[in-house]
Amino acid sequence: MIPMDFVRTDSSAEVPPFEQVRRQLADAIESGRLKPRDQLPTVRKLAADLGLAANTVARAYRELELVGVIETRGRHGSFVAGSLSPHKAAGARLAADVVQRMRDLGMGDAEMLAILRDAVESHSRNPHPTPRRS
Amino acid sequence: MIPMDFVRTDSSAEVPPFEQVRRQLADAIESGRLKPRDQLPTVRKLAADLGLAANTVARAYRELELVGVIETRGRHGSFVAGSLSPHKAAGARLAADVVQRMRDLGMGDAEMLAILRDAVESHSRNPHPTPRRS
DNA sequence: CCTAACGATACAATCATTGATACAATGATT
DNA sequence: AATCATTGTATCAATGATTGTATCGTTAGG
Repeated sequence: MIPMDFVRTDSSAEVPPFEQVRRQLADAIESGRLKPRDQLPTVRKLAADLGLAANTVARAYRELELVGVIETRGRHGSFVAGSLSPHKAAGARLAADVVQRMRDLGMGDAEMLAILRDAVESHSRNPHPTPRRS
Repeated sequence: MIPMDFVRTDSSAEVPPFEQVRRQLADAIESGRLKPRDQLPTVRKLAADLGLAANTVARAYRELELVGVIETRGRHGSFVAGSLSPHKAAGARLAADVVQRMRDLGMGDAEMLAILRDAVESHSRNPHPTPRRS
């Protein structure tokens, strides 16, 4: 989850808090500080961080979604809309590649996922267990 | 039968019980606490010992088997696998490789997993080499 | 007053996990 | 051979958690 350390609200300001949140998020997305597919914190979490009610953040989200700047995918949360950033696109290509090859090996989805998850886990446990990559 | 005295579940923990079991077994195997050809308790027995449903332990076993860490020999029970089958080993290499590269891109574990999961899903939706099941 | 915004609460939808039950497979036993 | 027992597996409803949303009373400013 991306820290929303750039979102601040000032209750004594001219514009109301929900508008402050909306604007700062919009700016962050516009400026690239937040990239497409990035996941936003839940309305409750961001609200808690800012000392606001969930409803206030929710309104900011809703307005952003109406404009199409963010997307809400039900249970899964809210995400920055748009196409993938080059960064993630590169990752996605790598991922698609390995999935293709594993599928060529005759693996099913569940098997792939299990192996991939295991790889991620063990890789983070010890930094270079299989560094042999010519 | 080897006593699974090192497996404990905490229903109030972050990760769900089946994942706790899976992880503890995986750790025990990786650390040598459990050795190849060691027989695991039946899903029902371990479940009873832990106060869980058989299904919960079964899920842990199933995921471990997908990765190739354990083997189930039908009627005889489940055993710690020796070396990975060439099939699984190939998959593991591919997986370790892609994880390495994605990590080189500066990705965190959570981001990797999300992208990989997405790749598996979207790949299975597309009309790529569909598993010929004639 | 009246309007806009807030905050607490309740809500509908969705999803993962669990646990009960039934099942297929397979080896043992009679 | 026939039967039984025991393995892991599949299915499915119930539960609980968590998402954004809607409602409603309260409050501050004009």
